[in-house]
Amino acid sequence: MISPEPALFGNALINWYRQHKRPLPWRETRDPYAIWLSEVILQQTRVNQGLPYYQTFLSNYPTIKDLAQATEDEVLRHWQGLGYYSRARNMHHTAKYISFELDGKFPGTYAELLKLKGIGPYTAAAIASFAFKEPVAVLDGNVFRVLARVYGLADDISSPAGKKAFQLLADSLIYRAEPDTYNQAIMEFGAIQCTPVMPDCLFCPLQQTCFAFLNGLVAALPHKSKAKAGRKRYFHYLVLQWQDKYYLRKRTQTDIWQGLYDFYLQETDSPDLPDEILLQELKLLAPAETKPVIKGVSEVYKHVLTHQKIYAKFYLIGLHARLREEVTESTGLSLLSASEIEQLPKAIMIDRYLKATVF
DNA sequence: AATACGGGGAG
DNA sequence: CTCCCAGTATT
Repeated sequence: MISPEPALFGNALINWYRQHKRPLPWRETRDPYAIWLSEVILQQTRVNQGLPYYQTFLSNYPTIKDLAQATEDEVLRHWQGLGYYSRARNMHHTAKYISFELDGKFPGTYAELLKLKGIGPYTAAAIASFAFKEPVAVLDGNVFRVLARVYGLADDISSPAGKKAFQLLADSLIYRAEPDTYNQAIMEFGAIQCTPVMPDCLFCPLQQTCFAFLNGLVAALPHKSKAKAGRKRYFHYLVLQWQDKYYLRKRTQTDIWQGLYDFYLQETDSPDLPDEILLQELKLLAPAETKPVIKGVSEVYKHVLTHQKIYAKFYLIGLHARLREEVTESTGLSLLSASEIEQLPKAIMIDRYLKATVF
């Protein structure tokens, strides 16, 4: 028999939860759309970071149909700064799918939810249990940690095999009488009590049944293999300016910031862009009649992502005439005013540059 | 089974 | 600096 016993474990968590839970808006609703939104926002994102986005998003799109009818640019603009932008694109896609293909009927079971784009095992279990009280166990970063410590499960949580072992344990522990409260409780417990560093073991209700505490392994669990270091990338942005307008383009390739807007980009393997490359690019882009003038080069903007470090320089280029149509056609560049640019979704680094230099 | 995908906050 | 966060999709 596993220890602590499932019923005891669930009771302890729920009891703790009733006393310590934070007041969070998505806990006050049974609307699957609102719950879905909160869960997607909270993927790999701390509550404090996601909270304002939840409020703004919900007031802009009160129902799933409002979201379905919005443009992708507008949806991404509201997501700007949250990161992992495929979450917003997938959510928009699925909102349209539910609204127009499923006639607005929100799927009501774990199995059906799991089929939707952007909804994986965690989010399917969260929506199914919170909105529909289906007894399915959520498994997120908090749950991994709590289970690893309390039950002494040493499998690597970053490997698929390890995840499977944890899912098996989590499923065996689901509190069937109140799966929604139980799921909330175990995650909240991980977020507040059983934290990654400096967990509050001294005042923990599970102290005397916790494997990690009893064996001095709290800091060692959960076991997680280290992610490999990211690569460095060097971006050279040609910020083409004509009068008070700028040329931007939408990032459509499979890369970072897909769906967001930035400038004409030249990427190199080393920090510097050789002058002859710059001049050659400029010649192709902005022929002589546009009289391109390099008005300034920015400092190096450093931007850190999970798997890469971006080092970006912005070359502000003044033009005396607009680009040729064949150039804008082939590059995807559009000439936009400041107020139009403001409305577009952009990566934080681009926004930083615009605010510091151009606007 | 590995890797890519953001950005921010804590220690 | 390092860690990691209410994960998912793609390769």
